[in-house]
Amino acid sequence: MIDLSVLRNNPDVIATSQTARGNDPQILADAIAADSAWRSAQAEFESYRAEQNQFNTRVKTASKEERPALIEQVKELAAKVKAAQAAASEAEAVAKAAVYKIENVIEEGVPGGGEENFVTLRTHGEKPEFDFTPKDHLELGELLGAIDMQRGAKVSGARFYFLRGVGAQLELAIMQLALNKALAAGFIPLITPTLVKPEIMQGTGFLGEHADEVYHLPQQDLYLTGTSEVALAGYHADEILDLSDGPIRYAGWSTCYRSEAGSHGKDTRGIVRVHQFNKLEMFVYTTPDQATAEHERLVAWQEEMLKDLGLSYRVIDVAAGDLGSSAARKYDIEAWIPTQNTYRELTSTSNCTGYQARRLATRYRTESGKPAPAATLNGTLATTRWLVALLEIHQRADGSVAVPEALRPYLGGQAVLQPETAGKR
RNA sequence: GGAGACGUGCCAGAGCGGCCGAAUGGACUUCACUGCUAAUGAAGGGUCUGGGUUAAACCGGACCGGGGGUUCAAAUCCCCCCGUCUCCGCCA
Repeated sequence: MIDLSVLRNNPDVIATSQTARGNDPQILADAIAADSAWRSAQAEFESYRAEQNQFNTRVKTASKEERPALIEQVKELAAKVKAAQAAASEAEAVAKAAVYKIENVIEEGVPGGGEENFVTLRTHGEKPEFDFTPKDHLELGELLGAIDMQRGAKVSGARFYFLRGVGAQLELAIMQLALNKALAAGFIPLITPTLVKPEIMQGTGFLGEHADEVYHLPQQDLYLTGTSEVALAGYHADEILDLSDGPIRYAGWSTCYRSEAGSHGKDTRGIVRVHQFNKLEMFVYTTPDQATAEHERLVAWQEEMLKDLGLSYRVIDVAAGDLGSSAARKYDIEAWIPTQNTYRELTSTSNCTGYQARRLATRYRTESGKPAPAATLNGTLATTRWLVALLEIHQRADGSVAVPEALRPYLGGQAVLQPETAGKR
């Protein structure tokens, strides 16, 4: 949710941002109108209520004889209060709904335009030249006995898979490496619930435009989270945090569920786009003035991970039109996938400024002691998809895969993953 | 799954339908006292929000798990939901 005082006093700031995002100007106009209608309805209710409160003190101090007459008089006022209150809360609901449609004000410097208008901030690593025809991650995964899509489909359907043997080990290795990095940087590890209540899903903004990508259990009215960000953002809802010792950083591990509605036919091969995967997510609560610097730190930690795994990548500054509604700015890191001859997103980090925290009522105390909305940031530190880049880029002609040094301690020291004989699989 | 109890401010814990934004402890902040700490004494605090002011002062409204209802008036009465705890049963 955007800052209402900005909406009221400085709507131009919002208008500029909305334009950069390519959003309908009517959204802002509607919100302003609904907000002012709510405020006047609220003022009307409050003045009636004030009158009634005064009357009530007279009633309670009145003598037994006077009382019935006074009560008779105030009845009409009570009815007005009730009606005004109903009108005010109706107006509030309308205003809230209108205001929620406004997306976060983008940070200065965010490139304009849509998905294709991102700016590449930097690249790292070589695109490998193979003197053999490189195999894709699934072919490699099958040779290694690491990825089993057929049985995934048999058990759960399309876009499900089993990670087996070194595949399972490899995922856990990446997660552990990431977790250890996070711990070293002062993150608190958190294993989060993956089923959440509607109000949390709603509050974190995931039931907006992308509601159809979310799994829902109607019988229990619970939602399966597509990222631990949901639980991490809800974790401190309705709380006042102590940020005087610096940011509070969580490393949330969870399985993530995505229905991938609307992506039929895209990335159908392998584990690039699946319904279920694991992710270690960084989530930070900090003060608004620290948020931009923290965002840079998050992307730096992500880059460190990719470097450790020997991946080639580029860091992109996502264009305004391609930002999520909560993000003021977003950096994606995309790794080079040899067989696709392109970069694919492995991480994403967003600075949500006070947008998420405002709706979830997560605040901190400013130096003057006043509570103010905290800033929240999130970023990927490892996911199952990383296996795709890892397998492909470190493959060798015989189908074996070199293990980057940083991962070896988590794989019992193995330096090379060797193909299994077909019969065993 | 069955039975019951409870949810009040930072914490503990009172609360008769109006005198309750809420007793009393503790913690906290400030001041006093003491050579310092401790102890003691005094004072002060919540959150959201409208108006007002340069800023205050000041004047309103809302908030006692959440949502409805009864009433002139609800922390207090009624209903629903959520959560916690205890006992019994069952399962891992």
